[in-house]
Amino acid sequence: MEKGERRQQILNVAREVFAKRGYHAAKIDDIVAAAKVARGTFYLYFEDKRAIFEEIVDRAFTRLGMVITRVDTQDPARSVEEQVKDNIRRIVAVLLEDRATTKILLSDAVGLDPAFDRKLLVFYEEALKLIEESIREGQELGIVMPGNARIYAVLAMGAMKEILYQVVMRDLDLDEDAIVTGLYELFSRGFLKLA
Amino acid sequence: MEKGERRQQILNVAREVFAKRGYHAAKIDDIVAAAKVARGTFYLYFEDKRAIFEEIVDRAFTRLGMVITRVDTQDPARSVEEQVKDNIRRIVAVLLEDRATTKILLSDAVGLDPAFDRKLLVFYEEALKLIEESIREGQELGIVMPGNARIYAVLAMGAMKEILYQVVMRDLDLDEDAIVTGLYELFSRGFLKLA
DNA sequence: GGCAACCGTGACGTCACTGTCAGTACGCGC
DNA sequence: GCGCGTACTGACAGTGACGTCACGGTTGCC
Repeated sequence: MEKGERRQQILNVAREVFAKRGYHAAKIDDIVAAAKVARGTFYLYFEDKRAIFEEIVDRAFTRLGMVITRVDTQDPARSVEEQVKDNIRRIVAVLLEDRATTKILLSDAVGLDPAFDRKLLVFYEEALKLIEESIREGQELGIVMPGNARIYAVLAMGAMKEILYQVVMRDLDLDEDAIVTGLYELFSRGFLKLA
Repeated sequence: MEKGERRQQILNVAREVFAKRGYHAAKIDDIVAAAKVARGTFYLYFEDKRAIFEEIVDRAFTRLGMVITRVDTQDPARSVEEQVKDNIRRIVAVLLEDRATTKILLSDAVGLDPAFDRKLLVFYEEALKLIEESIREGQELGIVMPGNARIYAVLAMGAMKEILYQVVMRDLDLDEDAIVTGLYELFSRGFLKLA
């Protein structure tokens, strides 16, 4: 097998193994067994377990980062509502498309160790900044309620993370549209009719 | 030192050590060093690392479970709005009161291994059921928007988890009232003014 | 056929952490 | 001051996963 191909193959099976067992319970032996290669081969392509895990997470974050776009309130062609919905739709689609990786992001990568926690927080911080800025801009334009933009951003992200976490961990077969609709409804009108 | 006292002391320092280092990076030696006892002493009181960690998590879940109450839509003395707000307030208060434990719940206990994941999901399922039932009841009474109650419940819980996760992980000094208000606003009217 | 480049192998030494257990220290009743 | 119970100690052997490395097989070129 060619070099790049083998590397990709190991990466793919590692993703499955990590998703199935969790980071610590996944042994190098599990990965090489699943990939049908010898122990030594693994070390030809990756520094160690941590390195391959980081690569999986980094790739996932990169893919995710590419589908999150800034909301342009001036765009005459696309309403803000549509842009918000599209963002939600794209993020949900990417994460549901590859559930093994999503489980790794939302479960296995969490609380791994202080160094990895920092990595996660850096990514979430970038996402939060984007959301927060959009909210601030919207508040100035009067299309977003006044209130703590930072907190709104965190709550919105948390709602997204949790629904995807539940779907992936419980292996639910929730309709993608229902998820997107639910999120948009929550953001745009809440669910309580109380004051 | 008396038996119960020593046990509690080890439990307390273990909580700190787990919160600081994460489950796997926390070694028994770290715990006994922090508790200023010998290695053997630890094993007089706890089966192993897993057992003491589970006890910390179980206690936290029990405490949390005690502050979550059903919303009684018939209660003439307490409006639904007030009851919802009080629930949010109590949950936030309990989790911010002991940040080490909250970090353990929201970060270290996540993705530990499949067995522990199940334990977490069971607890969250109970909480979700309670929220979901309340939402359904509210929908029948017309005080909650129509829509997928299960999804609303998950989103609401996710928003709460995330804001507390961010506060604890980044050691933010966010105002407790701002958090409670933000959550209630999100639930009751969203933040977008769009359709 | 010989040789070189390449990819892959798996047995092996190492190491960090674990849980145990024979032994110490101390207090208390008699 | 002896005997006994209780709490604690820490050196030790066991374990399981890790990363290495000397070697084996295959392909293709001269």
